[in-house]
Amino acid sequence: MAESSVMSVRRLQVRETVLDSALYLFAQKGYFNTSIPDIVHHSGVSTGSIYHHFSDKLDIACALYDRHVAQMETLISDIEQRYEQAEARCREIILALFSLTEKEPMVMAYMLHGRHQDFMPDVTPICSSRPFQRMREVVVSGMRNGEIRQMDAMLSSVCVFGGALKFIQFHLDGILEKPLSEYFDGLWSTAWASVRA
Amino acid sequence: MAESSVMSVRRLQVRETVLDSALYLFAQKGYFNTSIPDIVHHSGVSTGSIYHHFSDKLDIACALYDRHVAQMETLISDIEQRYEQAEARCREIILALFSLTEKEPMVMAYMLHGRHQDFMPDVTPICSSRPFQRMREVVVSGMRNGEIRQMDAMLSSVCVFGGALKFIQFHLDGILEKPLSEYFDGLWSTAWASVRA
DNA sequence: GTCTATACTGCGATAGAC
DNA sequence: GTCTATCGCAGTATAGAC
Repeated sequence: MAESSVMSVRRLQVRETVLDSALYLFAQKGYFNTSIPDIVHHSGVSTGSIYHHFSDKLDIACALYDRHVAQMETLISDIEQRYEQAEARCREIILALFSLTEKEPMVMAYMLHGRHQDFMPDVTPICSSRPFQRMREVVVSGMRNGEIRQMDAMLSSVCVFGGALKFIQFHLDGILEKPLSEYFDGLWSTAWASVRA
Repeated sequence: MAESSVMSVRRLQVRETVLDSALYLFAQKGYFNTSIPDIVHHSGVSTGSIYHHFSDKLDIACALYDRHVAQMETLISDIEQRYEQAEARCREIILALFSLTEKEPMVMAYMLHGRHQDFMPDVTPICSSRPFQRMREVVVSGMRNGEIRQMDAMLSSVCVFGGALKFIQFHLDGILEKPLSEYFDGLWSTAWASVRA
């Protein structure tokens, strides 16, 4: 029992090591410019071992995607538990995304920039993924309880979160002069003003 | 003279044929999933002929990029000539982009969705490209002449154009229920309200 | 489970006839 | 200028020892 638990911890550690390297390389050079030998070199894990833990290169990309979709969902769930009002929830989600972008830019680069459809056959576009669906649900619930004025659900979601996501993209592209966090106040006040009831 | 002019027309025709096929294939499957044989098959132009007109596969992607950057710049220039006020210019630019998206979705898919940095070594991110710079200049000039209230230039540009670009992305991803044009009125009125002086 | 060595495939690019 | 045939190689995935 103790042994098998140690084994599974090791097993997970190798997987995480490979995923961490894949995240770094995919975010920096893209999926297609990253070869298995690249991952071998960067992670220190051998080809054979990688193929023992993952069925193929695509499987690595999928596991990585799932890992960070889950990470973003957790982030949103935590905020939904801590805050009741849609206004606070939206604001804190944006702050959390900004913070994630500055602390782990590669996560956001892989999740937002990568065209997953090009290599993951049956993945939905990122904006249809669970975390983004839930962000829209937060906005819709704000419309139901009267915090946000009645309007098309897509439009209100874009008004609330679209600007923040664009700034994250700008930051990842390196075209912002100031750090991301300095844009928050102006961004949030105009975003919220455009939708509040 | 007549002959050389015919020749150069033919020369251009072959180039355009190849570029049209490349646009179709790159937009649909991405640059890396499109092989030279794919382009040969789709365009009906032979491998040898393609390599006679283009130095390599990357050169095709660059020519395609330049062609449509120029197309978008022309579109903006025309609008700047026809309209004086920043409000009208911004509105017409969005309408033109919507119209282009519905009439030539592959152009917008290639220009907005493709991660050109992954294969074009020294290209700037699309949002730093000339057409997008000029869109921001239109907004800045609106701030100077008092149509748009004073605020960070990046923020005002995102407020004006960010929502429209997000909706274009949604449309290309196929997650909108209604045709793109039906979102314009609601989108434009909230976008302009958020920046007008 | 992890390693090295290698088999196999498909692509980008070229050669050379016409 | 256009074509067919083919070279060379990079990269995925496997085989098989340890």
